Amino acid sequence: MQADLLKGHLEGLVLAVLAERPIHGYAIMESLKARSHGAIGIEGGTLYPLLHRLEEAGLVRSSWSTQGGRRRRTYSLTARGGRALAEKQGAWREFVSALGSIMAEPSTGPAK
Amino acid sequence: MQADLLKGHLEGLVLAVLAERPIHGYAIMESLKARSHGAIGIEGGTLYPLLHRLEEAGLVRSSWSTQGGRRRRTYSLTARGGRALAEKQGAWREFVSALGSIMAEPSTGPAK
DNA sequence: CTCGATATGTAGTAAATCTATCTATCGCGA
DNA sequence: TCGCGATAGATAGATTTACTACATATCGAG
Repeated sequence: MQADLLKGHLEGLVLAVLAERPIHGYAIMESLKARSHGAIGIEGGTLYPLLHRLEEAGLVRSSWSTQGGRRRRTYSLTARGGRALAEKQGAWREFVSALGSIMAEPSTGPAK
Repeated sequence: MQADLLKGHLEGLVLAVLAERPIHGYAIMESLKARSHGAIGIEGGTLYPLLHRLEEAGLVRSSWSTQGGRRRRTYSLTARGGRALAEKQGAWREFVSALGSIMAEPSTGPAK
């Protein structure tokens, strides 16, 4: 998956991953990559600012920990974040429904 | 559908509409709105610059006509545009597949 | 005759992702 | 032992793309 087809969708993806269990940023990237079979390959430069925005918006909460000199920031979903996720999932279904009927067809040319 | 969830997807939608038959810009907006049951409501300020980009890229071709003093610019898909559409449709399927498995679930909370 | 729909267009703004770069630790292989 | 890749987090600036607001012009309805 290239470019910014993700625009506006990434936030929901991150919330969905965090809804399962609290994990740290780097692990979110790996999780998205694994669960999409490599299709979603975001970089730190994309994810970390997004997580900061989510925290500022009160959708996630973070706590620092250190494991062998390596500092980790573990994020978890807040109640607000949970509600936001539910909305995003609803919006996702609408989105797929709206675009699917137009994009899904093989489009074998003019139906003249 | 609000905001820029469409980002990166609108180009494919327009190509898909034009693949059926050549129509003019305003009619493309109406077609997208009708086929999405009102979910896709783009404005002229979004569509016309996009059509110009598509034409510059050689994916569509346009011709002017006049009907009762009203000038219309009718767009049609080029061969390049047809190939681009096929790519976009493939990318769409990948996109839905990749995000669907993550976003589709009702997410009833941590599966602890 | 004015208003809304039709029809096309430009200018400037906003937001989100991208690339590039930086810091720092750890484990592994040469 | 030395360096490199993976892990882990972060910032800065560029780019893309949709948005709003505005401008023009014709036509039909009230």
